[in-house]
Amino acid sequence: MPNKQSKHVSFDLLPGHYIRRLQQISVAIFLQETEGFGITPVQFAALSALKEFPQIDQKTLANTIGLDASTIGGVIDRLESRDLVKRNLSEKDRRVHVLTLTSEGKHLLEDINPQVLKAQQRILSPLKKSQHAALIEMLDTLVNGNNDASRAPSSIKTLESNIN
Amino acid sequence: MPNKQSKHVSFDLLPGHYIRRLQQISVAIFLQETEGFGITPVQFAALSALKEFPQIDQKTLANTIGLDASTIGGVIDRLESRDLVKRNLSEKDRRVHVLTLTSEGKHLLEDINPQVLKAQQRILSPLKKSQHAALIEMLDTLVNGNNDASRAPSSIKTLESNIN
DNA sequence: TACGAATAGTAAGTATACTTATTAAATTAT
DNA sequence: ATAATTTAATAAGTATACTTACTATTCGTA
Repeated sequence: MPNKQSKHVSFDLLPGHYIRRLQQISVAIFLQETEGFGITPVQFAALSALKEFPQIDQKTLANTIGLDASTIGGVIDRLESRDLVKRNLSEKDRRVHVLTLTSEGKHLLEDINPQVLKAQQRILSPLKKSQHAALIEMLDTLVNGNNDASRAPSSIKTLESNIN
Repeated sequence: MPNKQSKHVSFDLLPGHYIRRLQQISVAIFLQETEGFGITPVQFAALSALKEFPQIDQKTLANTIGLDASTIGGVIDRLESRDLVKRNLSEKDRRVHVLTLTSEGKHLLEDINPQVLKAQQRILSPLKKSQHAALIEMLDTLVNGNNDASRAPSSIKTLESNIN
C-alpha cells in the first residue's frame, strides 16, 4: 500500500532547484565566454532570431524566443541604443514595430558565434559526450511538453526537423 | 578532416536556450501550483534551508541555496515582512544576522509541501517515469560539475548521500 | 459605418540575480 | 596594540521576467 503522506524532500534535490541553479550557471558561463561583447543570452537570442526571421515585429520576436510582450521592449531598447537593431513603425499597421538587424548586429553575431558555442560546450562539459544528445532531447521534451505553462514559443520547428 | 569553421547553430537548439526556457516554465508551474501561498521558488528554498539548518546567517543561507550575498537580503526582507522569518543580530559577531524560521514559516512549509511536490511532478510529466532519475542525475552532474562558474552552494551534501 | 472587441506596445510594480562600491565589525600581521 | 586585511551586510545600478493596467490602432459585426 503506497504511502499517501507527502514526505518532505530536501529542496536542493527537487528538479526546480536544479533547473534554477543550472540557469544561473548557464548565464554565468555565457557571460564569461562572451566577455567584451557585452551581450546577454536573451539579447543573443533576440539577435539570432532576427537574423533567422528578418523584419518581424516585437510580438513575434517575443513569441519566438519565449519572452513576455512586456519584457521584449526593454531588450529591444538596449539593442537599439547600441545600434544592433532598428525599430520602425509598420505602415500597414501603425501599432506594430518592425525590427531590423543592422550590419553592426550582423557582424556582432558573426564574431560572437565561436564564443557562444564554446560556452555551450562548457555548460555540457561535466557530462560524457555520449550523454549530450540525451540531455538535449529531454530538455526539448520538457520545454515543448510544458508549452502551455509559460510564454512558450509556438515551436516554429521541432527538434527532429532541425537536428538532421 | 574535421571542419574547423564554426557553424551557426540555431539559437533555439542551444542548451542555454532550453535551460532558460525550462527555468521560466519551472517557475510558472511552481507559482500555479502554489497559488494562494504567495511564495516564490527562491523563497521556498530559503525557508526549506532554514528549516534544515536552523539559525544560520544570511551568507550561509545564500551559499546553501545558491544565491548572491546581495540578492539574499531582499529575499529575507520579504519573508521577514510576512513574519515567516526573523532576523537577529548575532551577539558573537555583530556583523552577522542570524535567521530563524517562525512558527508561521514552519506551518507554511508544511502546508505548501504537497503543492510543491505536485509542481515538481508536473514539470517532469512530459518525460517517461523511467527517465526522471536520469534527468536528475544529469542536472546534478551539470550543477555540481560547474560549481565554480556561479555562486554555487558548497554542495553540503551529494546526491548519493541523500537519495538513499 | 459606427461601435465593441481584439491586438501591439508601453508603463508601473514586484522579484530574482548579477556587479561594484560602501560600511561596520572582526581578524591577521607587524 | 595598532594597522591592514578580510568579512557580513547593504546600497545602487543593470537586466531578465512576470502581472496588471493603459493607450492607440485595427478588426469584426450589427
